[in-house]
Amino acid sequence: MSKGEETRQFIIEKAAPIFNVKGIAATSMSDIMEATKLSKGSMYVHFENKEVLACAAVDHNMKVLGDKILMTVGKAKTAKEELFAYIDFFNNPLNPPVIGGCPLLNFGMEADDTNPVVKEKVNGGIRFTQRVLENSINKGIANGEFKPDWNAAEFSTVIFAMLEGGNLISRISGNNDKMKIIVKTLKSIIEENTL
Amino acid sequence: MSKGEETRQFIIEKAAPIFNVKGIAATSMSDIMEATKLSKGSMYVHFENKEVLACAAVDHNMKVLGDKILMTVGKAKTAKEELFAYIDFFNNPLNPPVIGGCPLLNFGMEADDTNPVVKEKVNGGIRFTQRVLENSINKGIANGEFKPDWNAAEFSTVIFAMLEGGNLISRISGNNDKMKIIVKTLKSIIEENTL
Amino acid sequence: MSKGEETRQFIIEKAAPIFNVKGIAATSMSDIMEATKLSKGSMYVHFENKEVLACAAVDHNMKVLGDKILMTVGKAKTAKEELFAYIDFFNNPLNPPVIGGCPLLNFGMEADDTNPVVKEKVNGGIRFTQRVLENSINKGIANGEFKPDWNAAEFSTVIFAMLEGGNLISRISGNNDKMKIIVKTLKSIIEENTL
Amino acid sequence: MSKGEETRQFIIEKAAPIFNVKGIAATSMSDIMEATKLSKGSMYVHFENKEVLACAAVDHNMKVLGDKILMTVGKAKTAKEELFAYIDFFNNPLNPPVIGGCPLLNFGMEADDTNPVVKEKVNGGIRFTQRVLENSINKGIANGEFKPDWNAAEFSTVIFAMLEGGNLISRISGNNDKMKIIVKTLKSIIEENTL
DNA sequence: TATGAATGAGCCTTCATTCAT
DNA sequence: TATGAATGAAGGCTCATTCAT
Repeated sequence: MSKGEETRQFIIEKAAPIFNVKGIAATSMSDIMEATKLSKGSMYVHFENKEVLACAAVDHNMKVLGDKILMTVGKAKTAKEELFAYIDFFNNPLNPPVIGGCPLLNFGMEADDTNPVVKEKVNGGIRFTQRVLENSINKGIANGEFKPDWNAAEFSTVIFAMLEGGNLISRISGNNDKMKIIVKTLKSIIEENTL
Repeated sequence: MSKGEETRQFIIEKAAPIFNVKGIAATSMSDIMEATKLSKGSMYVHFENKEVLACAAVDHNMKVLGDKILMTVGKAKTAKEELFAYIDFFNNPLNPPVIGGCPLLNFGMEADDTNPVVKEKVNGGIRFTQRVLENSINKGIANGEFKPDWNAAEFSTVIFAMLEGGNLISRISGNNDKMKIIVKTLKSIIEENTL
Repeated sequence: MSKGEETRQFIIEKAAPIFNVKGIAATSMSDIMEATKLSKGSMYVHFENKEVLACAAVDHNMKVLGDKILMTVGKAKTAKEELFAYIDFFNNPLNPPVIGGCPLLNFGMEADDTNPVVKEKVNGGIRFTQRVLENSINKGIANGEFKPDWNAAEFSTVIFAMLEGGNLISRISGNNDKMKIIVKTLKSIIEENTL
Repeated sequence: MSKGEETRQFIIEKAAPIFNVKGIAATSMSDIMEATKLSKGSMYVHFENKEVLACAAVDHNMKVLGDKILMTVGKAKTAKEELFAYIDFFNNPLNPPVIGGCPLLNFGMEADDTNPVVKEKVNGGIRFTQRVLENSINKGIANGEFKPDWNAAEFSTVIFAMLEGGNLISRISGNNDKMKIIVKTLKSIIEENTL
C-alpha cells in the first residue's frame, strides 16, 4: 500500500465513526481534520470533496458491519445457530457493533430524500444483509434443520426489519428491554420452524 | 389565537416538512424563510433560535402523525380492525402519511447521539404509538376478540418495530414489496391470536 | 434611496476602482471588505456573489466614463470642438479619467475569452462611445462644418481604435509621447475634413 | 538541450496559451499541471514560482508573435508590401496568430497597474513591434518607394495603435467589420505616401 | 409584530508552495 | 530530474443570530 493509499485509509477510518455518529450534514471537514490531526489541504489531496469522503465513510462503516456479521455468523455450526448468532449480534444497540449504531439506519434515514448516491449504497447494504439471512435459512431447509415450506425470503425480511425497528426503540429509549422482546420473538419463530 | 400565535403556527407548518425531509442539521433558517416568505428577523421574533424552531417542527410532525393514527384507528369498529387499520396506515412508506416519512425514524436517527432534547421527544412519540397498539390489543382481549394470553405489550413492540424496519427497507429500495411481506406477516399473527 | 440601496451603491463605488485596477480575477471579496470596512457577510446581503458585484463594478466604471465623456463633449460648441474635446479627454492615460484606466480596455481584455457577460457589457460600452463620435461627425456634416462625404461611421472607429491603442502604449511605456502623436494625427485628420 | 531544459521548454509551450487566454491571475499552477500532465513538484523543479513561470510564458507568447511577424514581413519584397503584410497579419483578431489574442494587449492590460516586471516585458514587445514598422518605412523612404518627408516614427505608432484598438473592438464585438475599416484606412494612408 | 441590514464565525474548497523519497 | 503527499493561508460563500427601525 502506497503512502497515499495508507493516508487515505487512515482518514477513512478516523472519519467513518464521526459520520456515523453525527450524520453527513453535521460533520464538517474540520471535524475530520481534528480527528486525523492532518491539515485541511491534506484531506483534499486524498478526497475530491466532502461528498466523496462521506461516501467512502459510508462504505467503510457498512463494510466493517458486514465483515463482523460474516465473522459472527461464520462461527456458527448449524443454520439455526447462524440465525441466532445474527440476532444476538444486534442484541444490544446501546453498545453497537459499529460506533454510532447501524449505518444502514443512520445513513439510510439521512439520505433517503436527499442523497441518491448514499441511498443506493445503503440499498446494497440492506440487500446484502438480507441475503446472509436468506442463505442461512435455505441452508437449514436443505439440511433438514428447518421446515421445508418456510419462506426464506420473507423471514429474512422479517428478521431484518424487526431488528432495525428494535434498534430505533432501544437507542431512543436508552434501554434494551424492547430489544429483548424482539430477540425473544424472533427466536421463538425460528424454533417454531425448526424440525 | 393572536396574530403572533397565528404566525408562529404558520411558520411551524411550513417548516415541519422541510425538517422532516432534509433533517435538522441540513435545514437552514434561510430554507424556512424561503418557504414562509417571511423575513429573517420574523423567524426570531417567534423562535428564540433554530433549535427551538426545530423542536417545534419535530413536535408538529409527530402530532400530525399521531392525530392521523388516532383518526384512522378511531374509525375501526373492532379491536382487530383497529390493528389492521394501523398496519394499513403505514402500508406505503413511498407515499407516507407525513411528508418526508416517519418522523420518529427520521429525527430519532439524527438525534440519538447528538440531540438529547429531540431524542426525548421522539421517545415520547414511540411510547405513544406503542400505547395505541397496546390499548387495541387489550381492548380485544377484554371483549373476547383476542386470545386472553396474548401479550399486548410485547406484540405492540413487534408491530411497531417491524413497520419501522419495513419503512427503512421500502424507502431505501424505492419499492414496496418488502413492506407487503411485513404487512402480511403481521396480519397473519393477529389472525392467529383472534378467537 | 433605501438604506440597503445606499449601502449597495456605496459598495459599488468602493469596489469599482479596485476591480478596474487589479482586474476581476485578482480582486478578492476581502479586498472589497477592507475598502468598505464592511463585514464579509454584508457584501453578500447586497450581492449574490462576486460575479454579480464584479458586473456592477464594470457597469459603474463604464457609466462614470460615459458620463464624463458626455459632459466633456457637451461643453463644446461646434462639432469640431466636440471631437477635439473627446480626443483631449483621453489625452493622458497616465492620469486617466477613471482610476485604473479605460474600463473598456481593462475588462475587455480580461473578459474576451472567459466571461461572456462582462464581454457583452463592454461591447455595449464600445458601441456607445463610437456612437457619440459618430453623432458629432454627422452633426458637423449636417451643419456644414465638415466635408459632406466624410464617412462618420468609419472615422469614429478610427478615433476610438487609435485612442485605445495609444492608451495601451502610454500606460505600458509610462510616458505620453506616443499619445501626443496620436492626438496630433487625429486632429490633423479632422482638420483635413473641416471646411 | 538537456532533459531538464527540454521539460522546461515543454512546460512553457503548454503554459503560454493558457496564461494568454485566462490571464496570469486566473491561471493556476494546477491548470498548467493538467495541461502538461506533469506533477506539481515538477513545475517547481523548473520554475521557482508561479511568477517566474508566468514571465516565461509572457516571453514565449511575445517571441512566438515576434517571430511570426518577422517571418511574415520577411516574405515581402518591397517596403510597401512589408507594411501591407504586417497589417494583414493582424487582420483577423477572431482567429489570431497567437492563441488568446495579442499578448501585448492581454498582458499589458493585466500588468499595467500591478506587475512591473511583466509590464516592462510588454513594453519591450511594443517597442520591438514599432521598430519593425519603422524600419520598413525608413527602408521605403531610402529606396524611393515612399515620400521622403513621411514620419516613420509617427506612422509606426499610428499603425500599431490602430491595430491594437481594432483588436479590442473585434474580439469584443465578435465580428471583424470594424477591423476591415481599420485595415482599409491604414492601407489608404500608406498609398497616399507611396510615390 | 415585522423587517431586512449587518455581523463574524465557520463552511467547503483551492491556492501556491515545500519536501522527503 | 521527477514525484506526489503535505501544508496552511486564503478563496468565495453560508450560517445562525442581532438589532435599529
